[in-house]
Amino acid sequence: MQLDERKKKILQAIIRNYLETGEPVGSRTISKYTDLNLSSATIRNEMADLEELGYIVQPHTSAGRIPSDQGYRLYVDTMLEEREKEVEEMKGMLLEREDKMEALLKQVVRVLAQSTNYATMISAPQIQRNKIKFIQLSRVDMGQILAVIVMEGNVIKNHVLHVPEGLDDETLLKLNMLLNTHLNGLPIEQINLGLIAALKQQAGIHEAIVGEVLDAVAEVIREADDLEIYTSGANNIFKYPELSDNVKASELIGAFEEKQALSALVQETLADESNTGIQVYIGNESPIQNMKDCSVVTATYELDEGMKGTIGIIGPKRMDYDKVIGTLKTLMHQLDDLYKRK
Amino acid sequence: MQLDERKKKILQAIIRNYLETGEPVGSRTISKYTDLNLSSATIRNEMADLEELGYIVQPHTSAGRIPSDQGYRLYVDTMLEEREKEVEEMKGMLLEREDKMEALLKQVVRVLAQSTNYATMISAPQIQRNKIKFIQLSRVDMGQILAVIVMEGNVIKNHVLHVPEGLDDETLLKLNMLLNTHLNGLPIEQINLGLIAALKQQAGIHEAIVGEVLDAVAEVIREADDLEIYTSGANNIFKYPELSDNVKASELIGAFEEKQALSALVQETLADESNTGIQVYIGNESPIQNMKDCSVVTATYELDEGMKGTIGIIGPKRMDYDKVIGTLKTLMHQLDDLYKRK
DNA sequence: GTTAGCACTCCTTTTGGATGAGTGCTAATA
DNA sequence: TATTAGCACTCATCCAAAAGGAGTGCTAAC
Repeated sequence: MQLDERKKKILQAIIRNYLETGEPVGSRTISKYTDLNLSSATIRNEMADLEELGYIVQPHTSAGRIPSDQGYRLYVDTMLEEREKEVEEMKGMLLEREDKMEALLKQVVRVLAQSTNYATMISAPQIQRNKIKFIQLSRVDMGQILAVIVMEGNVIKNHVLHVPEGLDDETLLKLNMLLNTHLNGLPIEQINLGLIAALKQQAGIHEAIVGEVLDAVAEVIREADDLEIYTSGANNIFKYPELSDNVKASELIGAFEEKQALSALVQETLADESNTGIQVYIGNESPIQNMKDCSVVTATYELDEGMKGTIGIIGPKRMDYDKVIGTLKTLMHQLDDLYKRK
Repeated sequence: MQLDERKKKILQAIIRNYLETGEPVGSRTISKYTDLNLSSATIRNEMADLEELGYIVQPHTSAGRIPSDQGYRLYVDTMLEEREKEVEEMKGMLLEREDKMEALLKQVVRVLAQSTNYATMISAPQIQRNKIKFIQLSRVDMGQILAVIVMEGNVIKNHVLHVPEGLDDETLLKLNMLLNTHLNGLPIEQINLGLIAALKQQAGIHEAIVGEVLDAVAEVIREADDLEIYTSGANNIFKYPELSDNVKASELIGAFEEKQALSALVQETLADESNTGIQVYIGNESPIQNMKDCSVVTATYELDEGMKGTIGIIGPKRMDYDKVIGTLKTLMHQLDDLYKRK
């Protein structure tokens, strides 16, 4: 037995209906609300087939059917026609371009949550920071100097050093020269023990300062790993009864608050270099165990300079995939525009 | 009628018992588990009085009694003996001093949530930033220069300026001189239109750069207003049935995610310059409407340099006030120690 | 191949009684 | 006068049984 056109249509009708109501859908409903002109009995036969094929399941005997993960998958993969509906209000809200990246991301994720009624997340773009552009030491006051480290991609790190013994301007200048002549433009892999030792030796009694600056550099690299994630609309899950029993809600909220858990999602999404940049994880497909009762739709966005980040929408399996994917696509375009205009 | 010693004891017993069980407590329970040696009938009479006085309420006829907000209030105000139990595990976890403020705060709030089983929040200390310490412009590459602004309290702001036409070293030096001679040590209130105009005039064709730098200064001030807040353990509320019905949970989670809502709490706490630095808001006393079914315990912490922030613990009204307040006190001491050692 | 009809399943809701915790009141007691 | 025992009463909770209803599978007829 295989999936003919009529079965597909029926499956699609079942899923559509279930997306709306969240209730198991029975044969009579399908018979009435499709243009197939088939009796409920025929639908029942077909539904039995669809169940055997694994696309739908019965929560219990004498209940209607609901889509299985496999059913959703087929729906998402093959039945989704393009949808380019403009998301006008979002356009409006994003229009005034925020200057700061953080504020922009927070705004995006909040608008997205509001307009979809699902929980949303966004990861800050991961920025290349493999080379040191330059380092500058400046006096803040007696006993304190400020080290500014600029990495590739204009990632900037400030670090205040305490110099109990004080430091005259000439020495400061010399240290600046020393650091910059050796480190400017240097990929961080090339900062090895030998180089560090050499620098420290040349710094003489101020080797501690050199050490601290290098530590700060190391920290920039470390920070690149644990990426910033913003979330919004976590409490939207309460709008879907199938997600809001105590146990599930607690797990989901926990995952959202402990943002580190979400990074698995980001990794997974960035790793997969597929087609449209939009991926759909249904139920157990999700990289995050706590979301096994949800569906997760992710998209990769890319600002200029090769900065990539991930947007995620988390909702019930009966998510309105059509709308979510449409919204994400529109959003991608707008982010593009926003940054092109910079 | 007034609150005599025996009534107080009975009230205390009722509250203690309710804190443990979360169930309404009846006269027989009190009669059995106190050393008053009174029959349940007598207790009933007393309870009727206590109810009339407003310290306890009956969820419905023929149910036991639970403390009213007023009852909790009395309990917290007068019955709480000091408790200095060491919170050993917290000490251990905080011991390795984190260098970065943000990481420290996140760790504190997480440990607190874990050890209390309530939801917790912490606000980053508000730092004095009224004077400019110094400003430095450095070349990043052709067409880009970096402005570093250091404010009082070592608050540092980086800002990258795009200079399409390029800029030679000499001009850069001159601009640096110009900015620093006029702005170093200047309280921001004194940066007025006249000064700005004068600076711009002296900068000549580079007045745009001066303008941008001043904008960046303005932004530092603005940032001081919307304070950073970290939260943890929001999903702990699911441990208390009286808070975890859909509506309440959703509201609470929302407040926690939309951290801006929590700032009301911070303002309120910092404003009140009372005794111990620890405040307890019960039910409707809370500054945040969404928390009207909770109790909120806040504490003000103060690191050196007059940096103040707020810690908050949000739980059910039947919170273990004793333990929470003890824990907060211990934590205050530890934060103190941690920063003294710096 | 499609459909009408029917028996059957099983979830959900309703109902009503039993249970029990707890109260308020009254009368007896110390 | 304060305390207590006793009793009628209330009301949430539990349980089982019944009713209702949505939906199915199967069979026989078209």
